Amino acid sequence: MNPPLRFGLDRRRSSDTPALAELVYNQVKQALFAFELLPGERFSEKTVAELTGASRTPVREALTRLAREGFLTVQNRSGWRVNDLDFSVFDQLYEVRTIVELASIDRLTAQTEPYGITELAAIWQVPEADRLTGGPAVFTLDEQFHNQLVAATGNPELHRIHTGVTERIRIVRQLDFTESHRIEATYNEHAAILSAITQHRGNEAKRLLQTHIELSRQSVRKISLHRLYEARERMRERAAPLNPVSETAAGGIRPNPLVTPQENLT
Amino acid sequence: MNPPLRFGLDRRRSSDTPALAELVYNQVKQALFAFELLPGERFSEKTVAELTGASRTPVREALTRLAREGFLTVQNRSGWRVNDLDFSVFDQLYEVRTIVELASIDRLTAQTEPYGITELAAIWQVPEADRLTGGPAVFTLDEQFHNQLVAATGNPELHRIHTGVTERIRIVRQLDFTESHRIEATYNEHAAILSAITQHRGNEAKRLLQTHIELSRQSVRKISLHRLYEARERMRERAAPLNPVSETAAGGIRPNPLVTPQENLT
DNA sequence: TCGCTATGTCTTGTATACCAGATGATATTC
DNA sequence: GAATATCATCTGGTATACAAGACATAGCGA
Repeated sequence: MNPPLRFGLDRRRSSDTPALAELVYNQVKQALFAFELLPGERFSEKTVAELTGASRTPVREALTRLAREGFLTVQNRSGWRVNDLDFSVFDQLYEVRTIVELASIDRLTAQTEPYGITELAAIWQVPEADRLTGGPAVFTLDEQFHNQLVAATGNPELHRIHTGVTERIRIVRQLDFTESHRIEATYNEHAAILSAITQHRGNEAKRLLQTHIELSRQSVRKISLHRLYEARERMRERAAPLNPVSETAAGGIRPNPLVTPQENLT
Repeated sequence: MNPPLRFGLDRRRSSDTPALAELVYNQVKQALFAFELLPGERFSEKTVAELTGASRTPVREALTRLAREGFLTVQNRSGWRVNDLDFSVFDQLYEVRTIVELASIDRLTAQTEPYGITELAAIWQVPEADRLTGGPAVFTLDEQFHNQLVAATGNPELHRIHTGVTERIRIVRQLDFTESHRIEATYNEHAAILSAITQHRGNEAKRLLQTHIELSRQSVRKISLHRLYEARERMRERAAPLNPVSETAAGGIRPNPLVTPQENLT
């Protein structure tokens, strides 16, 4: 009889649990990454409140935060909307990421023994047989790898900014680890970068890292567009028989496009 | 009979005015920059609500945002606190700033005619007689100068990050423009940087910019500590006659230090 | 005088009430 | 039948009510 709970909170009301707003924040963010909330989708605070069991106050705090981080937009008095996937923004974020990580390499190679690098080597410089193959697992390791490069600079503010960028691009970047040859490439490139770092060949490390990020960016873009195209086709097929006239006069433009229009689909 | 209004809002309830939370946010932030809210000071949401005339809801939203930006801290159920001035954090932010602006120079000098650079030249490359001398005015121009360097890259996300850093360091950076020789130095160094950029001498521009930021950082640190020492002395003098026994047993440590302890005061 | 306890007050965190603007369906007019 | 006016409904923005933890202090006992 209740509405279908896509995510429920089920929270014990014992004392010092983390703030409810924080739980809702994480719930909604996970839903975004899992595409349970689709780009372009509109929803209300009331909906999220009912789905999570919280009241509008903490929900609102969570949504406001997600909006400030670029995931959502609040429309005057007419609801919230999941932001479109905008590849021009992702390109900007990949550039920021490159800038930060290259600067980190500069600082790492100046240190005699950069913090945490040996641990990274133990993960990435392994025989092929010992490599992980699961996409989500490698994706997590990949984020940790790049995260550690920045953390090792010992500059928490730089790290904080990098973390923010990582979260922004996660929604598309995770798709890069659904193809096995991309996982292989990640292993190879990470291993090479670590070699260059431990041997204090800073310029080579930077060159390798820049190429690594750029290749990943291009791959992610390609895969994302492919997946979104598929998803759109599925939606079209499903929607068509039920709603044959729902195509607007604008020639098949969906009311909620999954991606913002792109000129060149490199 | 009312409490003294340090800042009042006086808001017309006409339609599409900006959100009340945003107004409160700006009010409080200005109060922080003006040292009307001192580092270490504690206050409650109720106080701010009464001072601004808003209710707790938008106040809370504003304070939460300021906390996320690093200005405030909320203590469990016992009020808000203005964060201490932590020079180790400022050093980190100055380093982030340097990284971002150097990367911007790289991108600027690759362009044939970087956007907005001629406008900057018209401001900074002027005869000494035409230079502004007012501290606040030059401070504003200084922020605009560095801001424009990043904006000209055409990367809004990079720009957004730089803006955030600028706001974080503003509270101490503004003090750099209270000394005339620092204003002179700013004019000279900005002019030189612009020359190097327009002549596409990227490496020289970067070297000049890095030195410029580093000198500013050191100066700001020196001036800030000096000012805070003065302020603390004033507080001590004023507090002493009224509250002679308020010094705790810890040997004169103030309960709310204006700065976190620093080992080396370079 | 010192230490401890109980209690009352103040604080945030959360839930709810209220309001005005936005929206979309429906009635109306030409 | 098409364009337009109307109105009921839904939305976020704001104010307020309520709950429970934190903290200071007064009181009490020794």
